[in-house]
This record gives sequence, structure tokens and C-alpha cells, in this order.
Amino acid sequence: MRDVATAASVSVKTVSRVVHNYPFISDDVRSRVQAEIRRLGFRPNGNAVNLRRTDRPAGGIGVLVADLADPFYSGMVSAIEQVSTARSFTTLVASSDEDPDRERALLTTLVERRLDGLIVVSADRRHDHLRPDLDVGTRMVFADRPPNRLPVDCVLAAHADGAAQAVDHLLRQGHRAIAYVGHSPAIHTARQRLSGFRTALAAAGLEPHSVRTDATDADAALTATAELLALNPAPTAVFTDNPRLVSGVAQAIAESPTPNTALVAFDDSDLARVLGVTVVAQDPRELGRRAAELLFARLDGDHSRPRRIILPTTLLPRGSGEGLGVALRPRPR
Amino acid sequence: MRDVATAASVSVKTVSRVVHNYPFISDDVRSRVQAEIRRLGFRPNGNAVNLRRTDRPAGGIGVLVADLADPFYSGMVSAIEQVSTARSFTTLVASSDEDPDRERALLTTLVERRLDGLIVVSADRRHDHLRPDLDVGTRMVFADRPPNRLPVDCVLAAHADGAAQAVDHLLRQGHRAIAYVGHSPAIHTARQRLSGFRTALAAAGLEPHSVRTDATDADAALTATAELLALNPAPTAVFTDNPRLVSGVAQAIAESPTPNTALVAFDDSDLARVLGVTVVAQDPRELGRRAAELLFARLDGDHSRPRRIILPTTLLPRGSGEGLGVALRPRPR
DNA sequence: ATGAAAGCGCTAACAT
DNA sequence: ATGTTAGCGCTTTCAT
Repeated sequence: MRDVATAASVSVKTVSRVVHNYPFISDDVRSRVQAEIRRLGFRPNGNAVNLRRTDRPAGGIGVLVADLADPFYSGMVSAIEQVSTARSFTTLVASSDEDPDRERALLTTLVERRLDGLIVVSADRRHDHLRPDLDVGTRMVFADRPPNRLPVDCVLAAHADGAAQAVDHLLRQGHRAIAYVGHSPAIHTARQRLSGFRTALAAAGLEPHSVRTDATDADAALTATAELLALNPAPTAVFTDNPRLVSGVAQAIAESPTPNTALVAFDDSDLARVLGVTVVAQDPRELGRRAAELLFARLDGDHSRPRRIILPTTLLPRGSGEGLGVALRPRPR
Repeated sequence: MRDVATAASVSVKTVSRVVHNYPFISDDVRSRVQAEIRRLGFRPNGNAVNLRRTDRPAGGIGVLVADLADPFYSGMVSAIEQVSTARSFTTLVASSDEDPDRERALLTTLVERRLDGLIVVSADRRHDHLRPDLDVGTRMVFADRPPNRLPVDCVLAAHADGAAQAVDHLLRQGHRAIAYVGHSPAIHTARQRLSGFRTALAAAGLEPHSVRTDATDADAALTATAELLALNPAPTAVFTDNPRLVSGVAQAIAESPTPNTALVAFDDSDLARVLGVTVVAQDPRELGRRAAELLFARLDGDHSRPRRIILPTTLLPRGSGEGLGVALRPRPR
């Protein structure tokens, strides 16, 4: 910047004013400075700008998600970006890959870079260590998974209610032997879904036909479902707690002697749409939008106590839960 | 930091040394300083750190993709993160949403924040304006789409060759009436695919049965394909140039009077796997890995002239291109 | 409408 | 093993 100032025969402060479109600059000086900026390839150093400037926000928010490759979260991020862009804020995204250690390291980096705010899908169980980060002035909103003893806003879907919605739907279709295929309930949302599943059955005076929580991926779900369908009596309906398992469960059902076993899944996906799988859907974009709005309300100076927003889920009947089967025929080997 | 120094009765430089794990510090001082850091909730200001430090890299790279919600790019990003994390670098991701203006704004921000390097999937046609950014010291590698007159490395897939691979496969199955369903060839990769398609047919002395470049999404692809299949003569095979169109094309074929029309698509997807759609696949993770390795080689001081790496594609026969049809039956309405 | 001086929070260089 | 001084690139404050 000093070089530009010298070359244009003005002070550094004047260059600074031109860079930031300060209105009261003579056209002559402005154009001279701009010419030198172009000629010398000057780019302001954001670190220096944000170091000196303390009143205004830096104009950037961070989003930390547990898994960026999951379409659910990339949809959420995209909605956040939309809100953020509308307010001329930059959105920077990072992914912890469900690793609490990486999450902590990334949050530290994002806070140290003094972003104005953070939206966090946490893979961690504890959040006490983030208190000092809040004190530094970085605002936070948790999304999809709640904070543990940290006074921040959060936006969650009604996971338990959603699972109950699925069970109630199957009960109305006459099913009484309903199985659960999901992954380990270490994650908060998975626990909520399993709990809603059990509660809804109990409310109807029923026990689960069976509960498998070892379906870590689609292949494991295929195996687990195939084993369930080989039992006597077999379940007449399966509820699966996340969209990554749908292809496995659907394939197991399609290849079994009872291809009309009902299936309802939690969360929507392209696959579920194409296969005609009935789902209980959250709206990831709405989740992101609401989280971003909460964050910006805080940046605008809202100091009320932390809020918790719960978003309802929607049942989308597509055939697999209504006696029409899944639109998948076994492939030749 | 001054507060911590005062509280621990040491100089600020000593605090700095403790923060950065400088080895020659007495245990007594170290623990006193650490205690005060915790008590006061001190967090170093990354802007100040990166402002003063000019020798070492800041430890962060940026990734700018055109569409984060596209599983192809999120896979690429995830591979980049893996390489980057192994080198203890932070990865920050931003999405331009295929908007050249947003791309320019985001690149400016990323360069101003003085990240060490950038991997860019560009939605822009021109890149001259990035020359000053290169001069500032931010290294860049382009991925998936080539730079236009900018001396930077890039990693691309063999789009034209891949499309030719698909056509050759269909020709070997005896098809002579092959149609193209894709989107507007404004994007470099789409142009390359269409060109490979035409070239491969021409090499066999054939004309395309027809070329539709108005399939902007799955619904448009459904309509376009349905119209093609109603022609007389109808194509016996369809090539579609991107995975977002597969569901539409497959549905049109399944619901047509000729459900055995062959289908080969460019790029793999969950959907293609489940439906048994034959595809020509790029490897998005490999694309990301190679781009990250090029970038880190530059950060390690490689000053050789810009390289261009072309990655081969792979044909994955799954039935839809080999006379077995698509595993999709029309859903009841 | 423009400039000079001070300082943001931190680290490099050079002490001791 | 620890402290002192200067200054990174910019903006603030106060001049003029």
C-alpha cells in the first residue's frame, strides 16, 4: 500500500480511502490511485484490515459440518450461503469428517481467524471448551445436533417425533411386526430416532419386532435386513433411520421371498424418490436458513437468551410403506 | 496477550513462546502462563499472527467449487481435505454456485485473507484478472475445468475421450442410432463431451441420431428423451452427459414402448449404481488428490512451469448399455 | 479533501 | 531461559 501511495504521490491513508470507496475524494486523485493499484497488482492484506478494524464485522461466517459429502449437509450449507450472500457476507465451510479432534482443531482455527460467526454441526459430545471462544466474540449457532452445556442457539429437527410419525403410518397400514435397522446410537440424532420408534410402538401396546443398530453402511444394512427377513416370524415392515442405508435395505427386501415387506426411511434422498420409498423428511435447507437467520440476528446485536428451534418433519408416502413394494428388481449378476 | 503476560509476570514474548510450544521454557513459567491463558480465556488473534509472520505458510488452503451440493465436487473436496489434513493444513471451502461474479468476489476474499493456496473449479470463462492475485503469493491449481490464459497447474478428466469410450461401447453392442441428451455446451466439460461423442461416431462413419442440448435438469431430460423415443425411427441407444439427468432419461425409457433402449451416462452416481446404468466414470477423489498434491508441491517450492494433468475415465458396464434395460419400473401415479 | 502519528496483536531479530 | 525493540499493513484519531 505504501508503494501505491508513493507511486501516486499521495499518503497511505488516501489509498486506504480509495480502496474502501470513501466518498469525498477528488476524481483526479481517485483515478491516479486506482491506476497505480492496477499497475502494481496491489491486493489489500485482509489480516491487517481485520486486525486494525474492531468496530465493524469482518464480513465472513464459518460453517463447520460433520460430513460435507452428505447431501443433507451440503443442502444445508447451500441454504446458509444464500442467506449469507444476501447480506454480503462470505461463507467459509469446513468438514470435521465426524472426528471430534478435527472438529476442535477446525473450530480453533476459525475462531482465531476471527470470523464473525459460526454455524456448527458438531461431532463432539462435549462443548465446554468452546466457552472462551464465545468470549472472544465469535457468535455460534448449533444446527442439526444440540450443544452440550454451551449457551448458544440451536436449530434441530424433531427426530423422535419423526420416527414416531413413521411408526404410526405403518400401524395405520395394519403392520404389527415392525423392525428397526439403523446405526449405533452414539450420535444424538440416531438416539432420538430410536427412542421415537420405541415410544410410538409402546403407545400402541407393541414391542419392536427387532432392533438392529449395527448397520453402519449400506452393505451392513443389506446383511442385517436379509437376516431379519429370514427370521420366523419375519417383520412385515422395516423402519430405517438414515438415507445411506436405504439402498441396502431395499435390495435385501427386493431379493427376499417377501418383496412386499414395507419400508419407511428417515430423511429424503434422490434414491428414495426414484425407488418409491416412503420417507419421513426433514428439510435441510430450512434447517440451514433458520440457523443462518439466528446467527445474523445475533450479529445484529440480539442479546436475548439462547433459543432452541425445533423443526417438524413431513411424511411422504411413495408406495414402499403402503403395500406397493419397492421399485427395484434384482440385477442379474 | 499482554493481559496474560502481566498476570503471569512475564513478557509478552514469553507468552508467545508458550503458545507456540517453543522448547526452551522452564516448566514453572510454562505452567504459570498456561494457567493464566485458561483463566483469562485467551485466544491468539490469527490475523495478527499471519500479519507478522511472513516466512512460514499460514497453514490454510482454500477450495472454491462451482457447486458444493454436487456429490462429484463434495467427493473431490473430501479427497483434498484428506491430503491437506495429513500435512496439518486447514481446508476452507467456498461455493460460487456457478456464478462468475460470486466466484470473483470469493477469490478476492480468499486471496485477501492470505491463504497459502487455492484449488479452483471455475465457473468463469476468463481468468486474466487473477494475475495480480498470483503475484501476491497465493498459489493456485485449477481442477475439473481448465484456466483460460493463466499460468497455473490444472487437473482435468479426459471428457472427450470418455464420451468416445461410451459411444465405442454402444457401437460394439451393435447400436447405430445413438442420441445425445445433455445440457448447454456453455461449460467447457459439456462441450468436450459433446465433441467426443460426435468424433467417435464420425470415426465409425455415422451421424448422431439426434442431439439435445436443452436438458437443463432431470425433468427436462425426461421430456427430451420421451420426445426422441417417439420419433420414427427412434434411437436404439441414448448417451447422457451428466449424472443429474439420469433419473429423467431412465424414467422416460422405462415408461416408453421401447424400455430396452440402451443408456450410457457420463459420471457415476448412487442412482446409476442402483438402477444398473452403464456409465463412463471419472474419479472425483483422484481429481482432488492430484490437485492437492500439485498445490503442495508448489508450496514446497516447486517453480517449474505449469503442468496439465489429464486423468483417464473408466467404463463401468452395468446392464443398461448391454441390452439388459434399466432396473426401474414405472411407479403407479 | 488530504495527511501525520499512533497503535491493532503479534513475532523477528537481537539482546542478555 | 527470558526480555527489549522494532515493525508487519493497515485504520483510527485528530489535524489542517
